[in-house]
Amino acid sequence: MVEIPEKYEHHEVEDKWRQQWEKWGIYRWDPTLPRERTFVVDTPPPTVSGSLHVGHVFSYTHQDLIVRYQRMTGKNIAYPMGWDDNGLPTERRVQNLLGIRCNPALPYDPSWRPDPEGGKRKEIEEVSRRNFIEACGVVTAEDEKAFEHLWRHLGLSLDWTEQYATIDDHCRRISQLSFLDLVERDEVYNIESPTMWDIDFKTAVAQAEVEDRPRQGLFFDIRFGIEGGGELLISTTRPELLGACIAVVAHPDDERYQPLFGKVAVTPLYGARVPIVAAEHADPEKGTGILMVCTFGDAMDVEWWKKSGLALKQLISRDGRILPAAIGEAPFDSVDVAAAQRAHDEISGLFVSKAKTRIAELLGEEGSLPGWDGAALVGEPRPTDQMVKYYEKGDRALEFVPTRQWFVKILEHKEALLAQGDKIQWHPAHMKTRYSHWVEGLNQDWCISRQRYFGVPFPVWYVVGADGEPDFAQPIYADTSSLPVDPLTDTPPGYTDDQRDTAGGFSAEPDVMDTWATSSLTPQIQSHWGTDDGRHARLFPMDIRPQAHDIIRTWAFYTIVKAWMHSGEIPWYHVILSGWILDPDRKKMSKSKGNVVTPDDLLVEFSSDAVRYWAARARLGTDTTFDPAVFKIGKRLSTKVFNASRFVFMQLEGAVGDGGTPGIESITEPLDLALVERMRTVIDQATRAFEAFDYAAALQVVEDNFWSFCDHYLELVKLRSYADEDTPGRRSAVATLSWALRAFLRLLAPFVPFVTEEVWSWRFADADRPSVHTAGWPESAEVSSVPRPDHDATYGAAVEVLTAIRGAKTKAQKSLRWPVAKLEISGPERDRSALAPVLEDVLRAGNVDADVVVVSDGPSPDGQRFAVVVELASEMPG
RNA sequence: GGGAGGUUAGCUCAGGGGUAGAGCACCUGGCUUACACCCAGGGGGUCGUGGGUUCAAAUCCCCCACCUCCCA
Repeated sequence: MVEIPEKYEHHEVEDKWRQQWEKWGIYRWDPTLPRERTFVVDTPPPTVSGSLHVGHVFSYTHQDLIVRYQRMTGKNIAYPMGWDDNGLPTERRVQNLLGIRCNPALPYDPSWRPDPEGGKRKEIEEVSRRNFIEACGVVTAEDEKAFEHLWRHLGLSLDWTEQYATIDDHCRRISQLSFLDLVERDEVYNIESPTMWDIDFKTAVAQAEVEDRPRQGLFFDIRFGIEGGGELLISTTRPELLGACIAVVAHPDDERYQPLFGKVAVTPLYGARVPIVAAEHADPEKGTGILMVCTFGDAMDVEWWKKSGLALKQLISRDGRILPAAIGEAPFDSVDVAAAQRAHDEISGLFVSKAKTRIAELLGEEGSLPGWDGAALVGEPRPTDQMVKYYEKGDRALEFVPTRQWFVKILEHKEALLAQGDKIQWHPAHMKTRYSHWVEGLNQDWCISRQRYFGVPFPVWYVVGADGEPDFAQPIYADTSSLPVDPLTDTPPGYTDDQRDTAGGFSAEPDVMDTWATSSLTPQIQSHWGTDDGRHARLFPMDIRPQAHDIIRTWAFYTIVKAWMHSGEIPWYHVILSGWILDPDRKKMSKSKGNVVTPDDLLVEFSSDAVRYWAARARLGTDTTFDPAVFKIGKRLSTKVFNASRFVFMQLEGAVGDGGTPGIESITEPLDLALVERMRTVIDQATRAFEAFDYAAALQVVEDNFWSFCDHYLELVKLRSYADEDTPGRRSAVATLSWALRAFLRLLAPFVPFVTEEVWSWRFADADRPSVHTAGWPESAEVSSVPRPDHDATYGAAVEVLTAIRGAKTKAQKSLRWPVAKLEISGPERDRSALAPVLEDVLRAGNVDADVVVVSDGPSPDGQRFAVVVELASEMPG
């Protein structure tokens, strides 16, 4: 038998069980069991290049609480771990860490190795695409280890034999399979179209990755000429796009401009002739009510241009500079070609902000409006607050640049996607509105191509025409049996590699997929969709998707899209939303704000159980202020579990006779029956809360009652269980202690898995139940043979009188052992009969002799059952 | 501008038509054969403002203010 230690040393204990759980393999998924007995988690794969902080600990603990409960109810748990490795954040991290940049033109250097100190160098080293990708692989593998170490430390009951990385061969295969399936279903297309473009990263970004940021801009009032006489005044924040102006628009109901519709305006400096037309999106209240449409100043321009049939005047390059333009040649016509060319040459090659300043100067000069007197610019530019679109990870405003990209059709499926959202249960329920609003507000198809390197390639080549140029209208798709493929090194079916990039041959798609194109498939990645039908059927749709509420529009949304497109199903039955950890100023923790708290020290100082307790206290979906005081409470709880268990086992030790520890059939004393009755309620409430994924409510009811068990029940039962002889009263006490502790340990196990496992191992573990975590969730049916107490109020009555006795001693500043000279208890008949059967226990606990007690009839005082008068002895005997 | 959530004790938060709750912090006691990482006790809030419904509102409804987030 294990010797019970005197002090709780959390470091040793937690370390021991971490290793033991791994040896036992108790967290493994059993692939032979049917779907109904299985509980499947779509674990969020963390972005490994991101900074590890307490927010991770917080949300991953939430999953683990639910998982541990489900496991104890007998479910076969599928709880794998994934790593989100690819994507722009990783490329950025690798670039900065190693001081390298990818230059796809360079040849592969097999001898090249990344310099771990490279980031400290001043000069940037250029490496080949393959070397760059390999460097990314090295860095992410290390990052994964850091996360894995933390997860193991925290005691997440993950099945470590089920791991994936979004860049590994399996995920490439599933991602490419998904793409080809969407091709088959006609849900993807590639097109050259104005796309939101980050000029620093030189990649397209999707609507979901864009955020509006408030920026101070300037309104420029600029005169335009009207052919046939007259002029008009437009306000714009983007005068540098004047050369890209294709039309002037006003609202159709705007009486000021109705007479001008159909006429032709002449732009200043450029002298371009552009139509004046009606357009719904022009706001008569804003500025002068008439505005110029450019290709492209904003999303409205793009939308309107697409419908207009007008020419495209692209003036912004992929790196954010003004492109040269040949004025006089289509589409750049002008009434004064020479002057227009002179003006444009002034800004050609400048970045947008410089060009804005320069063009404003030019507009301020006399004669800037061809054929009209004076300067085109009217007055001083006026400051304005505007919202500007940025890539969420970028620092410079996005531009709309026509580029060729792959898109998934989502705009035409809004209704179906809303219906899918309705089929899923969201926890908390109000989070569904975030999903619905996002779907309703969609205005672009999903752009899934990225001009990056470390990502999943498209399984696509293009036919190269006789002119040597790839024909993007003629994609060559990989055969599904050949996946995963890399078109840059693999050869398409029916071709030989010497035909690469030659006339009549083929050319590889150089772009890679958006990281969401892969992470939207985490359910299919786990279920081996398309490659293992039996496994897929056992795991899909999944039970829960735990995630944070800020990525409903990305991760949750895209996953719902894919599951619907591929199989017409929802990916999971429940979405469980965790809140965020806010800093003490109630701000979200983020690396850029520098308010991130790392978890490592906290785990060491307070223990994993304590940190888990902190996470478990937060309600679903609710943001929580970071407060280290809560760790202390968690630590205190696990210490209490340890000590209370020690006490109970000491009682069991003293009481074990020939028949071993008495079973529940020995529970006969009224106080013990009252405790069992209380436990029935606790178990039922905790179970109900967990079934609703409300672990915080479960914790509260369990914790409150555990503390009450320690402070009241243990005190009340102590002296009876200390008895020397093997009386029924003592047998009842010991049987109750044993069962109640078993129940509490199991109720607490999801929250504080280490200390409960430690204590369980002392006496309760056996060959059938080596671990508390597979011991079975407690049920009130376990004690169905134990009679109900005669009075509902028994437990409360006992606590009330004991509290009165203790209170009297404390007020008199005496020790709790101080003897009582006289005890008068007065209350109504009902309460007296509830108290009578447990009075003996109460008196023993309060150190009161039975012959000094007077119980009498009387009214209940305010908020109490009894009026209690305690008269203390004048001195401590002996 | 539209939407969601929140505002309860000094702090962190539960609760949700029927006498305001917990823990922490604070104060006062107590070495009590599980635990001083403990135990007992105490003070402390007109539940953001203003209306309304009701016998009764912290709780339901409306307005407003402030905070956080999402979307434009």
